[in-house]
Amino acid sequence: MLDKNYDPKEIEARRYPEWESAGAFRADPGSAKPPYCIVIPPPNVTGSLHMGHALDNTLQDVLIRWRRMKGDDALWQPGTDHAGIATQMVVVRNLEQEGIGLAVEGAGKTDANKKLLTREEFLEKVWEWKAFSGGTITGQLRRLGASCDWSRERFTMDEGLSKAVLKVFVDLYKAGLIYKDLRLVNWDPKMLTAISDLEVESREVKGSLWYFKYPIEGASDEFIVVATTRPETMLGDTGIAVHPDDPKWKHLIGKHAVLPLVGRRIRIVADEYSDPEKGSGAVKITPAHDFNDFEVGRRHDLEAINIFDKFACVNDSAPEKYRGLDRFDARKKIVAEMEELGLVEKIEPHTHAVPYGDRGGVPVEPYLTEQWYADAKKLAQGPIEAARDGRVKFVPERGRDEFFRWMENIQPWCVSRQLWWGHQIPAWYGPDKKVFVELTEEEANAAALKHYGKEVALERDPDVLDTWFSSALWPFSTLGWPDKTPELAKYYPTSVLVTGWDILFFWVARMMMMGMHFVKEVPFRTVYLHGLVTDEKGQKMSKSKGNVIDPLELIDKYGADALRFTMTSLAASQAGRLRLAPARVEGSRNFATKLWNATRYAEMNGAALPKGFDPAGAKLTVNKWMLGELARANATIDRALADFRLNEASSALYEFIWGIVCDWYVELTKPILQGADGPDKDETRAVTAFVLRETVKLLHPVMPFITEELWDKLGHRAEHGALIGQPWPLPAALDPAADAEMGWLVKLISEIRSARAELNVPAGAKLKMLVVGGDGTTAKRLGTHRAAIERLARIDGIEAAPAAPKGALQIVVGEATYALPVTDVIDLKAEGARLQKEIKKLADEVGKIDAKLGNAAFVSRAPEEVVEEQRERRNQADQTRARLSTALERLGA
RNA sequence: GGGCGCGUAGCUCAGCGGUAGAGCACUGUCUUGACAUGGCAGGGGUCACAGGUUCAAUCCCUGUCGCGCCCA
Repeated sequence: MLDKNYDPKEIEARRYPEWESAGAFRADPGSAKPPYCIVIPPPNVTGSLHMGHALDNTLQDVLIRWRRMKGDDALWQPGTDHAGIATQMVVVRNLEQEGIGLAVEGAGKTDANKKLLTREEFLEKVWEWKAFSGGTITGQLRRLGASCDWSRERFTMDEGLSKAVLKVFVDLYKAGLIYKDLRLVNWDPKMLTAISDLEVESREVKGSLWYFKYPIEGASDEFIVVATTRPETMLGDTGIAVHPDDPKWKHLIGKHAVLPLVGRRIRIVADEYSDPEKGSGAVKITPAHDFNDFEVGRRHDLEAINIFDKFACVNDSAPEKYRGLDRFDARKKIVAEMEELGLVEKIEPHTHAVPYGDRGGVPVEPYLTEQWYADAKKLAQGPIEAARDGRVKFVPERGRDEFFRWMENIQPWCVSRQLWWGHQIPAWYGPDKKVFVELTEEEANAAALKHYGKEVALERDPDVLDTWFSSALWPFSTLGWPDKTPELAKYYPTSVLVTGWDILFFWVARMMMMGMHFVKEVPFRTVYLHGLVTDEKGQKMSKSKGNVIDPLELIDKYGADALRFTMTSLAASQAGRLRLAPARVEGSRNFATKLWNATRYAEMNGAALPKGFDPAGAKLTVNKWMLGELARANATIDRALADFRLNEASSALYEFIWGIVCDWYVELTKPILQGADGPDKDETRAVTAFVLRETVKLLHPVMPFITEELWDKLGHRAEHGALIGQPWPLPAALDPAADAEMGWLVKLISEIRSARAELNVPAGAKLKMLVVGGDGTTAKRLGTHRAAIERLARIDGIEAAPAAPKGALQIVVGEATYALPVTDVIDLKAEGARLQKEIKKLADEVGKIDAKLGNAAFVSRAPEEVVEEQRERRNQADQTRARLSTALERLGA
């Protein structure tokens, strides 16, 4: 006998290891089953599970478990990401607590006695950290119920994947698709590395717009006014741009200004980049520290003077008094000095977007350095075509437009990072800086020998690759590429990629590039994109806001199934954010309890499946109807999952299990199960058991734990093995006659209940029911369902009568009127009002439909079925209205 | 500035050409031999606003206003 309450904790802890050790998550490339593969978006190896993971992985697991049951050879490829910058940051922070730093340039500046780690020593520490915390996230995914094939777990820095990374780099280099270039990058002065455009987030900052007067050369009292949000960059100004048609400044084009504080002579150029409407209309040009200025500078051959070092402190290119100042201190000093010189025209408050490094959290500095770039434009061509011709689909479809928008305007991808943790770039430099890009040091040496004609000492490039570089290979590197493995042959292209909108560009786009280039095929057939989980107010969850909801806490409190069900229900939202109200998780937990208790009820009533039971042979209407509803639910759920409408699947499950099985089927069949033994009871016990058995299958992808447990408790495990490996139920045929009859029954019972409640008839009072005007079909139905009606509507005795007695409660269903005489006098006024309300509602409906049908355009233009349906509805409503009117008259009689 | 999404019950959200729905909250009632993490019944909505298309618009189109995201 089942306990009264479902205890997720105990069951989850037991079931998961059972599945895993039985190999239930294992894919089998040797099997003849069709492949279905999802590669997990690899979480940071040292991270922990947050709500976004809970959502993303629930959706993946629902799909994987469903396809596994549908008969596919399902592979959910798991693994973790080394997360270069994020992990390095964490380890550095940990080391700082112990007073240890990194032996990088400038590290001893503040504390000469600080212990400094070499690159090798530091990497050892990172690997230690990985070993220590690396199992956290995968353990948490297990708690969620994720059915990944853990026997195939990979890590972006394991041997095989590192091999793939090197090969990709070398091949792309040799194909001219990776190159070294000197250009502006987004420099993070805190992390001391270049970062890609995508790692920059702009924040609205309240700052100022300074209007500086630059004297015109040879005209002591003439000035050109430039407006800037970054006064400190003036140390690097090498020009001024004005719009060619700007009447205010046009006359100065070609002349020179003298840069205050520095004394440099700078040219005034005409360029459409400057907007006469903005600021002063003249723009100071700092090619080395602004992306737009860089372009302007290139157009007009202006010098790019780098005025900062890598810490964003002023360097030796600036006048001595500014050297060594931090960029913000330099700003203060420069503004103060300009003011002293009377060269500040005005200062306006100004809100503008400032680029911040998403990891370091400080403003990034456009910085002129040599970095490695991938030719994203060329690599994007294959993906663009694949998205255009439908080889890859997006759900929702607008993902495709977003994808194009990005891919068609793509910039060179800066792939080098000045970090230690990551894949070190396989490039070696000779004494003359000649670069040799090879898979190994030996090959580089060989190439150098060939080039120089003698052995020379090579120095390896210290930089590592952007983390997203290895992530971009994930769909094929995890399957064994560059080796020709059976996995690669069978599972690539993978079936679907499930991820958030936020990494469409970071990751999805780059996987497309690398997959198309190296495997000549899309990495996945469908990209299923979902929103960002926020708190219930729509605020992004963050530690600083203190509004973080921990999925593990929800699992502890309500169970993994409840969290999963909630996540699945949330998945639909077309909005970019999914607001999570914790009350929903509680509701999902209640749903689990409901199913648990329905099963408990079935068990108590001897529900069992006889050997060789054939549901098609059911004879009782209620059972035929129930089986039809099961088939309907199956079809709805199956269709919804196939179309990635996971929320529809979960609401169909909820409605079916709670609304149909528990609210109606169980209640309607109680008189049978609790009545005398016989064929009806046997059949109902069998159908109850059958429906529950199929139900746990349908629910399993969303709520795997409770369903596996119930499957076992219902006794199916002994015979068929674990639920996770069961085939998905085949849909059965519907029985329209049973449907109609049960529809009538449900309506009758509901109407009686409603009338009783409105008239305040005590819930315990049993009333006699007199049937007036029922035809043969109704009489037959009443006979069939007498016990159910008596029980559910609290009726004691059903009889035919020529007319309703005085002072009875009356309802109309179909062609019959049902009178319920109340022992005590009922409140005639209240009953009259109730009937009048019903009559009015129906009369209004009839009126509305009449107006429609009276409209010649409607009758002639609307489809015939629609018109017919309206007529039908009108007549039904009108007949019921007429009967209720009669009932109202009798009431007063 | 450009692009996109969202404004539906008190709250969180489905629905997206022809009867406005769910969960939570709320009201009344019921310890009925599965379940009070429950049953039964009920109240609550000019589907943001204004035009347009259509026989018919919450749904399609245009604009306005609010909110959010992405890209500059």
